[in-house]
Amino acid sequence: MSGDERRDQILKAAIEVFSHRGFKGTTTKEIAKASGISEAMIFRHFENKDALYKAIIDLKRSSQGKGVHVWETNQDLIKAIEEKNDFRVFYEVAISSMTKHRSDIGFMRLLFYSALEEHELAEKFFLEFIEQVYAFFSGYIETRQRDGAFRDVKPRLVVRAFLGMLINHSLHNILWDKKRRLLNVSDEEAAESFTNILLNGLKVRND
Amino acid sequence: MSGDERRDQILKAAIEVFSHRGFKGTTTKEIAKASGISEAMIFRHFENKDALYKAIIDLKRSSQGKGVHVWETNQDLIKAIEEKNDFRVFYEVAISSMTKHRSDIGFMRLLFYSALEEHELAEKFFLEFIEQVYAFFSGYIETRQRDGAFRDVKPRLVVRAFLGMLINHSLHNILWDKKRRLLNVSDEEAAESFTNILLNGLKVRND
DNA sequence: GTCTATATGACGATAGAC
DNA sequence: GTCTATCGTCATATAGAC
Repeated sequence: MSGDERRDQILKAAIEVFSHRGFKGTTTKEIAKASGISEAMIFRHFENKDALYKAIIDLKRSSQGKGVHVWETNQDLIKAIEEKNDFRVFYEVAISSMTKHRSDIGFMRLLFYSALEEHELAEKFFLEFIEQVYAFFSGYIETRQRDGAFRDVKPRLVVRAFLGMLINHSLHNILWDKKRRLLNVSDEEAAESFTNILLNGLKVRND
Repeated sequence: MSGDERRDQILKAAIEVFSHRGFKGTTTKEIAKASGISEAMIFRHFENKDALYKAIIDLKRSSQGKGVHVWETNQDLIKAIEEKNDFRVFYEVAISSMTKHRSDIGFMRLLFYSALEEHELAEKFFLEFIEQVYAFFSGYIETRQRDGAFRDVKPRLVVRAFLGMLINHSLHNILWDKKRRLLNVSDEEAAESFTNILLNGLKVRND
């Protein structure tokens, strides 16, 4: 196998192991086993364990680098923003977020670990990414507030509230309640409810 | 120092270290240093590292065992429930939750670690606790739905939405955004906004 | 109850053969 | 490019003196 192929293979296996055991909890032996090669091979491709970890972050950073955020690629969402279809805007963000979390559980776990372990690089990656989400989302909310369509609440507090619903839901599904004992609903149902709650609230009104 | 005193001292120091480095990342040497004693002393009080970790969970389980939930001790909340003062009910839960998270960051981190590390005991502890929160909260929501005051949404989805706002907010403050770069608000302001969003939503209506 | 010293094994990383 | 063998270090846990 060529150098680059092997490198990718190691990275892929490493994500899996790091995501389950954290940085310190992961041994190079385990990564070697998961990659189907000897331990020595890992140190031929990466200077040390830390460099391997950093390579994972770099890989993710470049593979989802600038210009590929949901609101730049999801056509339904772009259209919804233009049309100021509030339900559609929030619903699409919710579904995209849940789908992404579900399809990359390994990296999600790795990011959570990195936050706890206070791994500098991953922390930076996360803040950079989430800052862009806050900027995009609060921008839309401000626009709708100027339109007189949304109440006068601090936009970033609204973003925190909505993303909280989404992240918490994914955390339950990935981490805390994998068996869905507390609540068992489809992504679609959750996304729809969260959006309705955010936009219309819980109280019955005369409208 | 007596046996029990020393035991408590070790436990307290261990929470601190485990919460920052996780189970595997923590060395008994570190715990010994944080306790101001020799490593050997730890193994005189606890059979092994795992038993020490379990003792922490047991300590927390007994110190906040049945009968001391917010809705059983917070007089403002109890009164609000009786009076069906919705704003007050949600606001009190929000404030209590944030205050608790803020005052026990160490244990919050430890619980989060334990979920990632899939530590059986801590996982069970968390699910038991959160199940009671879901049961209490969805009960109140159902009552208000029967009153015709709340919309017809799955109560547990509402609980997930609201707790999501709270947990996510605490996670940012504890883990992801300690410098408050994304958003810097007081607990009171956050609790008020989250409650208003949940109850009234974001859209402007004629009322 | 407390310590120093140490046994035993695991872990990260390297050397060197093929 | 790949492996086996191994080195030095650190981690858990124990022995035994005071």
